[in-house]
Amino acid sequence: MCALSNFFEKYLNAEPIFETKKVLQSSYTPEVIPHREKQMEDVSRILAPALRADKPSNLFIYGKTGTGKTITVRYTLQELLKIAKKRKVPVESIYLNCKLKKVADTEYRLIAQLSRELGRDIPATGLPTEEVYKIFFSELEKREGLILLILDEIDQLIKKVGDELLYTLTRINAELENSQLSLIGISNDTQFTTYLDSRVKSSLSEEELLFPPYNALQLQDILKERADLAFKEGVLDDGVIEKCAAYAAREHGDARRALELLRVSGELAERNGDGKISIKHLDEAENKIERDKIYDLVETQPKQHQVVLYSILLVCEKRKERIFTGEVYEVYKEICTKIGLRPLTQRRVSDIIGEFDMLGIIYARVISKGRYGRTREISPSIPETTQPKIKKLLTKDLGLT
DNA sequence: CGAGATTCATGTGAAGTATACCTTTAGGCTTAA
DNA sequence: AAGCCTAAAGGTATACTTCACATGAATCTCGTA
Repeated sequence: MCALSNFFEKYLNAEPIFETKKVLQSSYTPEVIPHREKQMEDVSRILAPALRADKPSNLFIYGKTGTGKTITVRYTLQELLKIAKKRKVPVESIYLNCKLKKVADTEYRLIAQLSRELGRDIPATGLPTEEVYKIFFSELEKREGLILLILDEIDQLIKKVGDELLYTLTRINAELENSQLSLIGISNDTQFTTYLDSRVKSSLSEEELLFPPYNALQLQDILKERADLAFKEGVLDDGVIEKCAAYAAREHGDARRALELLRVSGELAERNGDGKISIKHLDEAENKIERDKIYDLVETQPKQHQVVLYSILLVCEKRKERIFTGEVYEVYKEICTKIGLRPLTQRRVSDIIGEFDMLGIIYARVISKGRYGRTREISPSIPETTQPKIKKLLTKDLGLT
């Protein structure tokens, strides 16, 4: 028997760990959402007028990542739509995550995407934004009912394009005759509304809800709830859930992270044919998640950005100390010529470095070195251990020797 | 010695350019009457 | 004459470049104690 079929045999013989894995995936909407009863009640109270074909107040929701904002809204909405359908009340909803690059990170792209959700084909470029607004508008009008527009991670978008966009959206209602639009904004940044123009602020947050972080005990409940469904019986070692919850609680009570941790631990245990999930797997999973996230991010970056990042890593390795834009740019130019890429200007590279900072791959801060000018002080915020691997990945991706 | 002035290296904003793509329109060709 | 296709014209969004000015503390300068 060859090694490969041996492997498959072994895989099949190993005890499967998962019962239904999708329960742990982030797209899953559970039947019960523990410790969010209050918030669900609030959301439904605010949205309830929709069932009488009245326009609910605009709603603004804050809370750190993984505090159940998205899921609560989605669940409540799902229920509301069910009833609306039964009673034949014309209510529709559009959900859009504004963080997705190339989908909703400019005004044009946002409106275009929304129109697409309503079933119109909009080209990626070429149309006047005004025109796209008109299309969106006419689609809305065609609905002759209520539309609930959920904009997730709205802070990301507004930071980029400014708050006029929101003003326009809130004012659309005044123009609509047959339909009505309610906005539900979801933001991870609790400070977000302070950036907003007061007019926008008052019309967007007619109602506000704050989602507090989960504490360790609550996280445990959530994890147990899902683990029961997801795993076969008895595959979880004692203390795994507790440890998992503790990990996540340390990081501002991020439930999404906790669930991911549990899922990946399971996958690791299964792959190793261990048959049981132990604390050892948890640690492994934590590393793996972090790594995968960065890998993904780096891999999907445009070539120019990759070169910039590579240069940063290179310079950083050579000089352990503080590194500056100038040095990075020099190295960047060198690499560009080496791989036959036309280098971007320093102006642009400066912006790219800023983008990386936003993404959290690096840490960059503008400092003044007095007589010696003014620059950004850059350091990677990738764990030491994964840095070489990222470098290798980039080397390969860029076709460097 | 200390208050201003100077200086450096790059941040940053505004305006311009290249590219890729869109719609409209006018002309040219085909077709059918 | 009507219908259909094509290519040019005129327009837009986005990523990038160019230009010009802004920054801010270390360092320099120079008047004064």
